[in-house]
Amino acid sequence: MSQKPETTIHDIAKALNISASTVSRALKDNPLISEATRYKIKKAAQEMGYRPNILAANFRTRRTNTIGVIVPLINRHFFSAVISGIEDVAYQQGFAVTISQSNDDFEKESKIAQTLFTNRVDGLILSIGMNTTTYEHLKLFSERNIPLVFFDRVVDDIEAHKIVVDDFEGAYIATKHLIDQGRKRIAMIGGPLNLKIYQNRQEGYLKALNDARLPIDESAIIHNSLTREEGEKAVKKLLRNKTLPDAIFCANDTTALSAVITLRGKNIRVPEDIAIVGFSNEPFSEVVTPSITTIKQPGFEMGQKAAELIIQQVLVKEAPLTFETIKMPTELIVRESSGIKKQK
Amino acid sequence: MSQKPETTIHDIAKALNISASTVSRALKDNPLISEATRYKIKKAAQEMGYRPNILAANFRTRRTNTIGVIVPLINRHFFSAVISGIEDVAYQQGFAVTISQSNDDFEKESKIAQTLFTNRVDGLILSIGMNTTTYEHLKLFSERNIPLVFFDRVVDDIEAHKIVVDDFEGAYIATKHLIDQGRKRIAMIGGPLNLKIYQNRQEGYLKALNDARLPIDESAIIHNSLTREEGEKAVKKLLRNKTLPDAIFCANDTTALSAVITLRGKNIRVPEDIAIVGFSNEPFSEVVTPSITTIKQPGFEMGQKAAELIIQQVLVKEAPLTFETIKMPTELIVRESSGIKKQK
DNA sequence: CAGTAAAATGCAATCGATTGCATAGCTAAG
DNA sequence: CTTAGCTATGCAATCGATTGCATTTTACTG
Repeated sequence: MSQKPETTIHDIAKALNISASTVSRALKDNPLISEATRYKIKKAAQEMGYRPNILAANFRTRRTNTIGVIVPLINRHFFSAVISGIEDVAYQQGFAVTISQSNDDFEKESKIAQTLFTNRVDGLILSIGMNTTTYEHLKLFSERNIPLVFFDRVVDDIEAHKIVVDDFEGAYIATKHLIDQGRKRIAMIGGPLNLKIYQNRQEGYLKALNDARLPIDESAIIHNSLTREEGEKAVKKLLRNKTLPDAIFCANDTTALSAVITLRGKNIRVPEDIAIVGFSNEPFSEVVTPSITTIKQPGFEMGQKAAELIIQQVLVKEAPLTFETIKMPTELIVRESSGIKKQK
Repeated sequence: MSQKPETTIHDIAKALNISASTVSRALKDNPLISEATRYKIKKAAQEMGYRPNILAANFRTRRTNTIGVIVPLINRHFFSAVISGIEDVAYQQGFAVTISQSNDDFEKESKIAQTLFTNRVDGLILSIGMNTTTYEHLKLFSERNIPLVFFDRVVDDIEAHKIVVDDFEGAYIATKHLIDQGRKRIAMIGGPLNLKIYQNRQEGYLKALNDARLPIDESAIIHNSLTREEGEKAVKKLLRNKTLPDAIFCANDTTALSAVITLRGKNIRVPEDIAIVGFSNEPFSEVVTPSITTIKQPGFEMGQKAAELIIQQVLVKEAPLTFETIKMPTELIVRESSGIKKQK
């Protein structure tokens, strides 16, 4: 309960009979200060239990050494891997990280952006929500020159560094894998096309079909918000088509899981009757029966990269001349759900 | 690129020919200010694009309106549910939330605590790591009267509000459920006993056995860190015992999953030969085959409660006279992994 | 209308670190 | 022994909002 009064640089200055500016400089290893006094000051600071008042420093320097992160859901393995990557780099560089989740809700995303802005984060790393189609809330940042880095779900219209996985390629190899397994009627359950990543996944899918000279059946392509419920609806809809698919490429693992469970409920065998491929390598896809073939995304590395880019911008204080879009490689993980087709 | 100069309360004051203090008070709805001037001031602030400089306010008030949260892993459904609950309440009350994960690493936990302390969070909500046995890093907070709220993995020796689930009861009903299914040799895979929650779960387990007058077999009780790998080892060890268990109570779902998979690999039927019950209701336990019976913990509500308690303390600025330990109810979710025993 | 209480506003110090500029002390060249 | 030229240190303003106390204005009573 005893509130010890905090030691300030002025206390140290007084104790050593020098000026506060010298103390401040010494503690920050400013080369102007001689080795001797620096040592003296650091020792005194130590002894007096000095702790810098970050609030004062932040105020004075107009910086918070904090990076804001907005993700749709921290509860997704991919996103939490990215967050870990961000933290990894940020902590090493002395930055704190504030994480918030938008729950794919545009209102909440806006509010969070507001809050982070008001709290003066030095930079913002984000992956936009499924329903985000306007970007007013991000103008706050660009207007004030606060660096922005997008990852995964990026925005084309805003100039910023972007870190994405090669969704096109991922979808392509996933679909090609199904084709290689002898599948001919490959359906797709994709995400909303306002998000670039889902556009790219769709294009990868279409390209693979084209390259294999397989016909494209518009009725076998469904777009929704990729939840468990929507996934179930989509699968049921596909099953009502006149020609049944013999494989489904799902734009995320949640939907793939939905498909596996829904088909199981209908006694349709996976992969014998219908093969399934997902996207993202969520942990559950490994343990469900049948385990789900999927595309692995290097989340941790993406987070690291994002943190590096944003910190670089924060430190330079200048908008970079050119903005990069970094494409990270994907990897196909083959599991049970995409085995060879069998005739009944 | 244009860096508009920020409007300050002094600018507003000058524009309206009044004093900055009045402006400050008006903007904070201080009742000392008359309705008329308050309106005038707010209007001017709006028009001039005034945005409060939180850094200055924080500095002056020595508060950050930020709550720190440390969890072992954000990637666990339970923890991310808690976080969502915390955010829910905190945002409504105008607090920001800074989330960090310790990865169950004591060093990292310490460092994070340091960082949060240095960054002057107004309060700290945390669930300690598996290997945390000393609490020096938390003294920082108690010494300075910074409120602390523990949840789930709490520390007995520190006085603070604590939010836990009724682990004893949860384990009791889980074990009793197995007994009700006709199981007689119920093994347990528990967590490290330096954590109260695992003590309690063990006690619930033991009590249930006792109440049913079942013998307790020390060799059928294993403690480890509850990871996938450790779980596998533990199960294999149990299988080497002279008398095989006919059920395993696992202190978390990860271990239960491990058990299901390991047993499957050995062609031991779940639940026919060995029944499994987990703890926490992780999403995967619903989708794995067989789906896992488990204990549901009200994570979101726990988070809400934790946020309420911490904010209350932050606002009151006084250590409460008594500290509560709030026990949240658990719920048994019966799934396939704990069905009736069958003879071969 | 004086007088006093209450309401509204202003003054000015303050929080603690940072930093541009000034200056003291010292070295070494002339 | 000067003095230019460093190096090391100090001065003092500054960042913008908050707040205890003083002061002015308003409202009301007798």
